[in-house]
Amino acid sequence: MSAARPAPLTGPPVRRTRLVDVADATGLDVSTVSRVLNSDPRQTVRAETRARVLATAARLGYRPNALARALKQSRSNALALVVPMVRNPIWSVVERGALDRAAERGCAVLVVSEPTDRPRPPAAYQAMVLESRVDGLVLATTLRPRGGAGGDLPVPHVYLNRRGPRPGHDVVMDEEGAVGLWVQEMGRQGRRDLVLLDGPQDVDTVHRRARAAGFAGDGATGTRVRMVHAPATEHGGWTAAVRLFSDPRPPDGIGVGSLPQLTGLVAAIRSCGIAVPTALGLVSFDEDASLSYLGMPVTSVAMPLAELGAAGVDALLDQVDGRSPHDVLVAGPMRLVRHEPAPLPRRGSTRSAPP
Amino acid sequence: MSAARPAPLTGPPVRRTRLVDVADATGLDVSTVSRVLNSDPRQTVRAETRARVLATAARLGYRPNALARALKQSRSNALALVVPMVRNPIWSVVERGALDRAAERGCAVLVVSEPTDRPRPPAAYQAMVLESRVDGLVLATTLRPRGGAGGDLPVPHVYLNRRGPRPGHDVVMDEEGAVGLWVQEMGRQGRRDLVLLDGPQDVDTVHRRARAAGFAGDGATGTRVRMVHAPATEHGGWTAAVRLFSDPRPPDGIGVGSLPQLTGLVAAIRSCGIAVPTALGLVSFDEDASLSYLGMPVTSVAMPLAELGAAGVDALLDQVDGRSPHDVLVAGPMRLVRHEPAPLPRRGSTRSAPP
DNA sequence: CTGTTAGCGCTTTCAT
DNA sequence: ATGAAAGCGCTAACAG
Repeated sequence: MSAARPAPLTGPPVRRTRLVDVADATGLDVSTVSRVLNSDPRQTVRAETRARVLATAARLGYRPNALARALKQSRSNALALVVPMVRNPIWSVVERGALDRAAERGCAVLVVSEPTDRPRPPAAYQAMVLESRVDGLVLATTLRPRGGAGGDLPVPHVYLNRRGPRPGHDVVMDEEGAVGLWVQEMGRQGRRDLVLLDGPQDVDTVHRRARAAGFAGDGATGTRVRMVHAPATEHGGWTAAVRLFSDPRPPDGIGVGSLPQLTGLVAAIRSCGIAVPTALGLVSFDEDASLSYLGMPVTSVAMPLAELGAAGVDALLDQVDGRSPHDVLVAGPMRLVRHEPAPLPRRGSTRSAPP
Repeated sequence: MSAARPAPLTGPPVRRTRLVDVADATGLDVSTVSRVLNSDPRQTVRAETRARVLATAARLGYRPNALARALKQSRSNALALVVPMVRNPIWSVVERGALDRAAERGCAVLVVSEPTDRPRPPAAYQAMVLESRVDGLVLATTLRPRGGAGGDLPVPHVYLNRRGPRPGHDVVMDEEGAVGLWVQEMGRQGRRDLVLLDGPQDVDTVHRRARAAGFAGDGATGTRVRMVHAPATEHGGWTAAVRLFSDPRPPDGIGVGSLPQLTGLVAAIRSCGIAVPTALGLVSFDEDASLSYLGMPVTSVAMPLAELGAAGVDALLDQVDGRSPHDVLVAGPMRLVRHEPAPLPRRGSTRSAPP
């Protein structure tokens, strides 16, 4: 494992430069140095002094001690992002949106992954605020709250991609609009017998999509929408799909709530020999690059996931800054993305990809 | 968005209970309370006093201020985990292993996602330590370091799943062993013409697997192993595979370094009409539940990912505690997992799944 | 314009 | 067995 690599060379642990070190080196007082470094709005500092401080700080590689600053200011400039530990890759997009926005706003992020097999009540995370580790919570746990009682967090927080026990703290996307886009697309393709295959009812996004699906049927066009709930896993999707296809009257259009379910569904479609898109139209509510490699055309409703994460951070920091909490609907951009299977280059071999 | 939900009820921001509050409530001094709450090893506290403090602290819902404690002790009990922001779901397993172990050891984790499109040198993260936000760094960025120069971090750190510029800070898995398992499995199936399809050469794990593959050829059995590098994406896997299959002598066994590449490869296999497992054996170096739903049998080498994350945290905390750095090889458990396509229940419909 | 001063909440000698 | 006091590194009045 070594060979050409240089020797271990373990230097002494780094000596942190403090404000007082910069003060001593410049012959000024710490308060003056602090003023300069924080670019105090009412700058009453001589340009020459200013320059000297800046130069010295740079030379000594001074970095302010975030702990001391936070302690003094009663503000940690950090926030906790609680995300469910699921395999669905969409969360990484949300996370990225949140992390980027937080970084823009000078805020560190503590990511807390909640194991889905042992979910904890939101109140369990409020300790992080009480311990001053973070200024507030972005709660992206999936479960809908049981009752309204006990659910009030006395610390700054927002619920991300789900609604909390009371309004005023919800940052969600337009799931109803997404369902609308799906139904509309299916109608455009002349499909009338739709199924929305999604996760368990107690996941808030599912709940909202199911509700929208309930209203989406249309007597005039003869469109009907059935709801099928299954675990948000490959196996859940597979099982539900197999059952659907053994139905006397299988759907001619399916919307799928999560990528793992879609994987299972696609496997079932292949096993059952269903023709896509001839006999069945497929729409995923998660957009992902892998959709072009399923061997059959799939359309996705691309949701504004990164924007959701960013909006969550913004809404939370608003509360931390003392503004009163408010619900946020992350509306756009939301659009249909068509994924055709990649075509073989030039002369294909044995047989070509499905249309 | 409201309907049946209760009113907003925004309580006043929580008033944090401080040590002095507990002291006042008990009539004791803060130092005494501190001793009790930290269960000072040389307990010189009366049992009655002890009980009273504990009761009062519990009643007031006292939570120690992590900032103040960290400032005093010059130790934040937090660490940063720098992970590449890739879509490969294996990282979430590593992350979970790390988070769980850190929680066990009373340590908060700041997750920093590094965008792969703009990688930063490890030194960029050392600021988090210099600012006392964290005690050390777990660096899981994928790129191999350029030169040995400049790569020395004067702060506690480990490289996770990759080697750093010098030995002594590496926590890696047995990639050579994994390649060995693959070759061995292929041999058992009577396959002799193998290809290892993996990511770019400058990813350290890829580098090590490629090296192992180079030694894996065997004149005695007539086994040869070719190396194919491609971007670690669906498209990368697809393109490389299409090229392989148009070869006069395509391989009869393929190992794939990442899940996205496997997705592309499987699409190509289907498009080109290659028979699996008859004409081709497939092994993935990432284990995932979705492998059972590809419509063809795939074997995976299940790597000890959670253990890797945990070992990274342990190795880092060792350094933080002043022990001298050392390389860690996370050996096991590592095993082959066979994934057969799920069978249709009872009477299958039109046609059944591929063998 | 710059320095003095008083803490933020906690731990940790050192006294008593 | 408990209390007093110093101080971690920084910011923010208030003086000068």
